Amino acid sequence: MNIQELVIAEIKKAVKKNIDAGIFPQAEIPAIKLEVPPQKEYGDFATNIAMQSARIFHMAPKKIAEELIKQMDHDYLAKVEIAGPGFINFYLRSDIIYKELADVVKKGNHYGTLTDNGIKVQVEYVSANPTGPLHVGHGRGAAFGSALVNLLKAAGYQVESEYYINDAGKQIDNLAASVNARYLELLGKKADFPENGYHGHDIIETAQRIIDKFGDKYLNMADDERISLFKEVALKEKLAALREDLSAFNVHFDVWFSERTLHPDAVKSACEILLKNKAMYEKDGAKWLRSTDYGDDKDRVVIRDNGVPTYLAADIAYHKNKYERGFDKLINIWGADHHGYVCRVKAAIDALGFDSSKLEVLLLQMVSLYRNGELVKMSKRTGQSVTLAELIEEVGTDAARYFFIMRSLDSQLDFDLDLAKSESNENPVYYIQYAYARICSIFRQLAEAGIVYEGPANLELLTDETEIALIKKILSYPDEIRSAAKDYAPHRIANFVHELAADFHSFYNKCRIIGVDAPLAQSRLILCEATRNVIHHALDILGVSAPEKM
RNA sequence: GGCCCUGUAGCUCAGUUGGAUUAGAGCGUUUGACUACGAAUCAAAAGGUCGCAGGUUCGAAUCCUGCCAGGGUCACCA
Repeated sequence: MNIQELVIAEIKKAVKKNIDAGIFPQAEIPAIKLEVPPQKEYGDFATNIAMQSARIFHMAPKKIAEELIKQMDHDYLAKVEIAGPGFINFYLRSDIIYKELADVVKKGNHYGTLTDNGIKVQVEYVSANPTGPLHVGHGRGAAFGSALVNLLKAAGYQVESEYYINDAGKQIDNLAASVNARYLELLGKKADFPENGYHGHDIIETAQRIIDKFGDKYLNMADDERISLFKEVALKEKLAALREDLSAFNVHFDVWFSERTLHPDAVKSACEILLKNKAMYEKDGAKWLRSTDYGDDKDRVVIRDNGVPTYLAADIAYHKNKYERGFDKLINIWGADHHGYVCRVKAAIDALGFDSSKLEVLLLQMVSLYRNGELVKMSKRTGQSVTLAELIEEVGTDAARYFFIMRSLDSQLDFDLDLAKSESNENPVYYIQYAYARICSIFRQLAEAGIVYEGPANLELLTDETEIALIKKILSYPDEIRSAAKDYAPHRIANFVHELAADFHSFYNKCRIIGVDAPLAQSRLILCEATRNVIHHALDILGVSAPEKM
């Protein structure tokens, strides 16, 4: 139990004692939360519980606060006082933070990783169609998703990441037809390019590679036979390219789930359940999901009048499969352009008899690229868009990931390419990495000079305001992990580690490490060590590298 | 028109679910700091009617209602 938990337990006890003594009326109070006050004069942490329960108890907040403090055992604190309209401020004994700092260093690179909470979560993200290269929008999903997976793991969840491969259906047929058309064109034949075909240059490259390898071997084959052969070739190639792009972007999946495995059995059995539950009906030769029963604008076709299942059919079967795997929580990360889709999928889940509230769909807003202050135009239709691979090439994985993650999902993201690739003080990524490299440099110099500090450190020598601020920042890290994970908000870790780096730079500029008295130097080195571990831990969550030299 | 997201400093954005006479970062602007551990740094200044108008209460950038502006989306496409 850490000190905050102890205080909360004490407050709860005090509430109960007051109720038993008849001072407070019999009533439930809201959950007790501790927060860090905006100014250090208001203590190390504080609670507003007296104000929150004022309405419930029909008592003045200050009176409630007084009675609470009377019943609390707080010898382990330096001071407890009532302030403002009814805040209770707690002041730590100065030696507490030093003890906690010593614990931080003892935990080494595990500090920030919380104990297993037994909750099984699946995160499905990217899941882009394997019909072409990933573009920057996918990049945001990939960076966010992988950071979320890392964050949840750090917070003690059991996490499995998954990529859903849309390797069945019309878009794959289009892919095959597009490759076929390019193949014929390259061999000097006339070919009608499919109406909804993929115009990207990568399709031509795929066709060219086939020719490089096999020449005109397939030219005299029947069209449909050739197309179905090219389908497999193209799919394999696109998937390999996806994996490669993602891997270069520090994104890895535990499971690659193929849509094909759902056809036809899983789709059929899901439909049977829906029919049995009267959530599906036939009209105009098609089978419809009664999604309006669950708040959708209209019912949705699951099986077309020609008997071919829609995309929704596969998705229903897919989510059924996910639920059957026994996760406590399912997270889908989708582009905001799919938001209308959420309702019908949840409708299907409920209609199948599962609990749709277990599914959390996180929608990410659009990404716009800016170069020289101007919007970089993108068009998916003509294949003229900036790919993820090009972005990585231009600004690097670290900067790209950090820029994608540092904003909340709900905000449309303006990605400033010039800022991301500037190797200067303008760039927040380098600011953080620089702090890390600086610390490494200190230890490197000590090692080179053969300096060893002996004897136990006296951390109470760390009394400068920059030292205290840095220590407190480090100590707040586990709470930051906990709350960011609870809210699926990895961008808070990005902000946190930037603030941590700032606290370190301030400390570094004010306090010398090498060259001061040995006990003080040793204490400061321990502070450096703790800072280094936390920066590394946080950057690992973001999927950004921690270079020892820059 | 329905639904979703956004509107906070010149620009890009935080603001941990309603808290503290002073709403925070970064960039940009201005002024200082390297004969000592990495100046990719630090210290400080200027910069705000939190889109507008009501409402809820001890207390609102945060919750409710109505407007205004920008973006997204409304398929037997995926």
